[in-house]
Amino acid sequence: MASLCVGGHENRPVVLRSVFTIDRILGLDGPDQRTVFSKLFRPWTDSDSAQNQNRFMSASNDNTGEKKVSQENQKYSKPPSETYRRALNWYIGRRPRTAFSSVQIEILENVFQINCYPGIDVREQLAQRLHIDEDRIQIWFQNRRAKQKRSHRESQFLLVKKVFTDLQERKEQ
Amino acid sequence: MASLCVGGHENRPVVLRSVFTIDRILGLDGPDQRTVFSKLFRPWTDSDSAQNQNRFMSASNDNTGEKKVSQENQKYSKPPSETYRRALNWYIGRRPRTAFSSVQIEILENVFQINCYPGIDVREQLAQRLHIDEDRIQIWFQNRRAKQKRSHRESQFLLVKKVFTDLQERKEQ
DNA sequence: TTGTAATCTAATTGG
DNA sequence: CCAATTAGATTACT
Repeated sequence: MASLCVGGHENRPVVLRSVFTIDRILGLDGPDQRTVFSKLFRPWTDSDSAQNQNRFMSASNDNTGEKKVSQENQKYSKPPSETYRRALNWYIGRRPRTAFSSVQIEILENVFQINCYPGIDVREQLAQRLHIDEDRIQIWFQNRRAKQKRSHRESQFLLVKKVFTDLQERKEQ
Repeated sequence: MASLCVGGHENRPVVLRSVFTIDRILGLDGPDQRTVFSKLFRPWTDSDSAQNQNRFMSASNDNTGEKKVSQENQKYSKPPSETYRRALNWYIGRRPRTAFSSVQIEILENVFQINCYPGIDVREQLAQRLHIDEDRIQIWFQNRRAKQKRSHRESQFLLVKKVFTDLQERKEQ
């Protein structure tokens, strides 16, 4: 048992570098320790404050002492401090996933068809109507736009690919 | 072209305000004719692969509604019928399950011990080394982290339970 | 049946 | 706001 991810809280893990084939895990020994961060605002962690009436599940948002993960080993492409922040985030907690009802989704979708960049006023109205925080609605639209964009990109790709293969087939004949 | 977002780029869709109120949309019961074909990117379904039984789908791959509903229903009612599930699965198309070799798994596990959040570079290297798509590697780590979390949660639960029963036993004596 | 690869999407973070 | 990513929940395959 026990969280294999815990590399070691204090200092860099005493890794047996020669053992792991992947070329010592890519020279990840950037010990770049970073310091602590400002406190994050997470009202849903302390006290209840659950104004998410439609959160049927969220079986357990435990965050109970989720460990600090292998922080020093990240060697991320860009942000050095990200892992620490993430580790910290696990302690502090993450907003429990909201589960929208199908009715709510339907309405959101309908609005999305008409305007996928609803202003604050529309969002506020929706929030009131659907009993969802305006925050969540904004996030929903954000994610929805991302989804749409993704789909569009992918269909474009398929189209190009199809044209290409069609051409190739014609050649073979 | 293609963009379904009406009134998008201006921050304020001024003109539409009066026409498309939320009430209006709520009562929107028309044919709805939504044109968001959810083009999921499934390159393994087209092409002349052996398992292209899912060739006919083309239209209405819109699972966004269906899926959500079924998820909700499961909380309160019996799971959808087997036939329904099968039918759904038939045309949804899903990447064939990848089977990793034991060697691949071993290496992945080793890396996971050291860093369970490998950045893009590490993943890319792994992909190259193990001859697996980087995508699959990312998914693997995702699932691996979920597994770890799950097991941690379970052990915590058992611990609490044990303490509880111990207390109870002591009382009974 | 179990374990886990795959999927979908809400939430987070940084830019 | 977007882009990339993670977590959480679930589906489905071996």
